[in-house]
Amino acid sequence: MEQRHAAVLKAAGMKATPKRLAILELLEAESGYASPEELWKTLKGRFDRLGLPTVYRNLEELSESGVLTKVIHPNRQLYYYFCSNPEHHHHFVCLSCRKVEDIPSCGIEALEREVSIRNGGKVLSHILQLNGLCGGCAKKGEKA
Amino acid sequence: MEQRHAAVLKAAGMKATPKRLAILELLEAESGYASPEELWKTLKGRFDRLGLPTVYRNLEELSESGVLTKVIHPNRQLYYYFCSNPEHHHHFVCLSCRKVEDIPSCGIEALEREVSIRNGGKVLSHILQLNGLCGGCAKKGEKA
DNA sequence: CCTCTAAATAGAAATGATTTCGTTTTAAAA
DNA sequence: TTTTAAAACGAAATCATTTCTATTTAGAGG
Repeated sequence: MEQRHAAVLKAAGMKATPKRLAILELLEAESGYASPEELWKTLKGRFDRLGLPTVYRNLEELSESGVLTKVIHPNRQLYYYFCSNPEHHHHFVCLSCRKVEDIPSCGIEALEREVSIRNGGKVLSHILQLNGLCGGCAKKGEKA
Repeated sequence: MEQRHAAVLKAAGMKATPKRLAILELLEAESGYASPEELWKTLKGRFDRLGLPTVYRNLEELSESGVLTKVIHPNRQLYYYFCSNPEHHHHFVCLSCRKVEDIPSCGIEALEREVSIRNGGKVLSHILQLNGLCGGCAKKGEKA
């Protein structure tokens, strides 16, 4: 496990520091997305010193490397999710319990091509995310 | 025009105040999305007093009523766009000149239904937005 | 194993977009 | 008109996120 994460970091051109490994392990163990501060609160007990800016910085770097996924949340705060699915795909995120479920790739690539051709522009990225309540939360009557 | 916007506000259960009308007119005249502060800077000359919080509040309310569309921007600041297309659809936003173009509805509704059925959850909303450079900006070699 | 250096981290402080709050003004219903 | 609930003011607060400089460390190369 440690090995696997170290390899991921190396592949991303990042040093395999204990703090980065801890962030990855913690996020992988979570079933859902987490905020920088939550991760920091959990992890700071495991290290003599661990600054909140370090957590922010690492999450951002890991997200840029594609190791983590950023969640777009209505409250506009940062949340990250560890997703091991290497295929291009999208997510259904539960606004209540924060579980994240993969959704199969829809025809968005075709749409991108069509938009490029029709408007002469260039599509650089897309956001596709479904928000809602997962089965468990819907059953329990949770609110978003 | 004034009439039309006043009617829209009334339909949304909001008072047709001069400031709200001015916000709508300005945003409709724009070809792209704008930030609260930009709108405020433009509009404050037209009123004896116009507070930035008022602009924020109105944009948020108008967005909740569906009169305006919120743009999801990588820099995580708020931007709003006036879209008169009443059909459900999505947007291609230019990260350089801020132009917004409608994109035809893709099969996302079917995807929503599928996710609901497969996972037993409830999809409350979705985000689908293409980011990129419009034809003009791409041609000019603009960068995002 | 050491040594060295660029990368990573600490932590306090700054930032700045956005929101809150108590008061004043106003749109529009009666 | 009169009335009043909604809207706006604007100074101040909030608070997630970022910056900055000094210190520490991972890991490449000997």
